[in-house]
Amino acid sequence: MSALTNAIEILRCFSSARPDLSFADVMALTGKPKSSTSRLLRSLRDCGLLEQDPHTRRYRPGLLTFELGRLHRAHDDLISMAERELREVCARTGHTGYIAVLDGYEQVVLRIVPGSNPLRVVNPPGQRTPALATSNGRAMLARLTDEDIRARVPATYPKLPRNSPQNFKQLMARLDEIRRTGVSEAADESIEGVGSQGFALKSGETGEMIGIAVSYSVQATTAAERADVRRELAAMAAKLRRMTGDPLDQDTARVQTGTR
Amino acid sequence: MSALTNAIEILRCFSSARPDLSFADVMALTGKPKSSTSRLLRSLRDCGLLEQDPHTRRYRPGLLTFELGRLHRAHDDLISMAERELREVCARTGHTGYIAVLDGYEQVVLRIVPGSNPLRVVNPPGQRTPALATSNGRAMLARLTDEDIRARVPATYPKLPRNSPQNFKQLMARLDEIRRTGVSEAADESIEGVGSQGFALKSGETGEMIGIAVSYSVQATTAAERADVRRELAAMAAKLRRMTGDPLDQDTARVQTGTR
DNA sequence: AAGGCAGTTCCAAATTCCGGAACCTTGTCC
DNA sequence: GGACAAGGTTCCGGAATTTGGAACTGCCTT
Repeated sequence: MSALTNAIEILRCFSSARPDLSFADVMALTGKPKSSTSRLLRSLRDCGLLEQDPHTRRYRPGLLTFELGRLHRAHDDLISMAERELREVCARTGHTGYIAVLDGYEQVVLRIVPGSNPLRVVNPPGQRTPALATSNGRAMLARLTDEDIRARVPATYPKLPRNSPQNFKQLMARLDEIRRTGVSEAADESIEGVGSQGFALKSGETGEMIGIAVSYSVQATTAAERADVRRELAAMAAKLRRMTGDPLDQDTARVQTGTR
Repeated sequence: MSALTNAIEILRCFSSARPDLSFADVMALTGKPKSSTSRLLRSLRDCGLLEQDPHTRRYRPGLLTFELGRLHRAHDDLISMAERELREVCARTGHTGYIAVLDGYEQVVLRIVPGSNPLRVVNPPGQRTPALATSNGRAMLARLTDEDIRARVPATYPKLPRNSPQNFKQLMARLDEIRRTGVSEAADESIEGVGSQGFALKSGETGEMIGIAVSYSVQATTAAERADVRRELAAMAAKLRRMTGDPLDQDTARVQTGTR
């Protein structure tokens, strides 16, 4: 096992759950003897990969990781990062993927990932739709405060497709459901026979939010397939949220009663 | 020279000016033989510290640096406290705020608070600049001992913008002025037409130091506005120093003649 | 076909790393 | 104050990794 491998093993001990570690923590987590841990921690600290709190003596990722991390992100902004993940999911499931942003009470499609299944693409990039009537649109709305939502929805509630929420109360009920379950689903709304599932992704850095959805024909898919999509989306959401530092928990905590 | 040292040497080749590097770039920058470079790059890639673009084959900082970078001082009291205050000042004045730390004779931007005034942000987080040429950088240096400063500044004094101190003596004169007046100001240094005012904040608990600055367009602000910024900053500094137990007086008391 | 570019693999010598044990430091308890 | 424990560092010989020159492999270009 090389010195670099050991160094990485230490670095990988840090996580959002454990953003800083004591000497003893590192020893316990890596299972290495004291002398090795001591030497390695010192090296990592000296080279800037770790920092040590002068008071508590605990270690945390260093300035160098911060600088390098910023450079990594430069190549991978929120949208292209999400698009890459979405492509994989669409390739696996055969369905069509969407990435959109919120603008007022509408959403605008930014990217589309055509699936292999024969389903005509009806929402090209630039397409504007009421966010109230799509899975990812509602997922984005669900992350706003109730106050903010009220301000966005027009005074006279818009006329929406049959299966969409028909008034403000119905809308809030659906958003609460999304907040509770973390799942946003749509079927037979904007387009007859088309369903979708989506979620909202927010960058911890810039605060920008995008909505990601996978869309399919309701008739041509089985319940099992749709459950599979749900699993795929959940995994993608988890991965992307880790990558972008999505501040998911702080968002709605104070506003809603349920915990999410 | 240890394997880790060599690895770090490679990682330090990356910067905002050079966010990705080819094999040849790394070889040229480190001066190491081909075989060593090849082995090391592969190790770094395999462990996640670097990524390789599958198409161009160029290297860039990897996902691991991104994840660790997010953890860097993620819940640092000093910084988040300062950021909160800075946000208020920036909201009131409309100017852009920066929080940075000192690393050698350079500073690294940690946080930025965009102002409402139209001034393009040219120093994103992670940006590295000579601390000698910024208001908050010099404010931080001013709180070190003369001995420490001398050790940090390179033997051959770096070439700095026109309005920055051009040699060690000029630098010390400016630092003494900061120590005397408690005010650090910059104008037309790193960026033409941009001025800033800053101060250094030190935690009495951990001893860590950060530099806080407010930046504005020199042309688009009046002297009165800048005086207002000075008052805002003085108030913020006083408040933060009380909150963090900044041991301001002990710092330089022994070193300098004036009391501040 | 030859040549240059980009990078990998091989190998023996040399350096570094590993980990047990002894040794410091600091804070704590009686 | 003295003893003790926890937390951490230093030492050292044997073991393992690293090193860099040279040869090798693809892959373009001329």
